[in-house]
Amino acid sequence: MIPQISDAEWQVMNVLWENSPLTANAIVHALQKNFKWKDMTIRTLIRRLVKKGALSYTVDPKDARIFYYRPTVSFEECIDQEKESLQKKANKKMGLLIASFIDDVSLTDREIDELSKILQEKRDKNG
Amino acid sequence: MIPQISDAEWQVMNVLWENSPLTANAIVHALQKNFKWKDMTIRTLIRRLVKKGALSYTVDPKDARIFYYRPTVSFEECIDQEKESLQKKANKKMGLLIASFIDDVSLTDREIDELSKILQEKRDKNG
DNA sequence: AAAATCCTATTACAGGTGTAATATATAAAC
DNA sequence: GTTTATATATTACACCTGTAATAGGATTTT
Repeated sequence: MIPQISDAEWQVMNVLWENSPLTANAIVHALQKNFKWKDMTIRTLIRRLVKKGALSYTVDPKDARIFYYRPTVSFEECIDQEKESLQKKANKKMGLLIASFIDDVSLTDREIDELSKILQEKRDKNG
Repeated sequence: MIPQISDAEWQVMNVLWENSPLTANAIVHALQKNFKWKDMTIRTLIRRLVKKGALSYTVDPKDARIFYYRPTVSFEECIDQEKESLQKKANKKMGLLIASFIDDVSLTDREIDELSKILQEKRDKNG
């Protein structure tokens, strides 16, 4: 089962999905570019993610104090959970929601084409 | 500022967005069709929503114990918050996320047309 | 008017979250 | 080897959430 990942924890996961394994220190540095979180705050988030089973780590053979962290769950799996949670909220109004998503986000031409294709396929399946 | 609405509280809001004002009793009945929540649980959710300012109520002139609840915030405003929260999580990968949404949800032909149109407009705007 | 009923308000309680400070253990530097 | 620096672990703490039970007050029923 995919563990439940909180808002703040997501930011830690994002760093590691981009690049892993990383030490706690590296994660802290990466996050402090975008967030004003104290060092200890970020290390707490990391530890909680390990406890939840969303991260694993290996110990540096040269220095047993240093851990290398990596995700045990994929971005896709996790975003899927969020999607389901949002679906429960939106109830029947998913069309409206998706429209608002598209409207709101900037997309490249390539992404737009990709989405159009998916819609086209969906229409074919409907019919 | 739109208040933060929890998962369970969303279900209460959904009932009232469909039909309001309603008494606590009516809300309870509506929700118990879909959820196995105790009466008292639902009333707690209602009270918390009032406290947060997401619901307001008026007292029945015939019976001061009965309150009529109604939303003070719209579905659109609230779903917008959720959208932003999800965007923060998805980081740069919104295209992927939207694709997965579309893929996953059942949409009517009408909705598909609507979305295609929005995409088309977006492409035009992209230049 | 006493009892039963039915609302809302108060209280409960554990687990999750945001946000750290402090303690402890180990490695590095003298 | 003793001090110093640094990593992880423990502890903190208030607020949010899910999930109710109980208390208190008004009303309807007997």
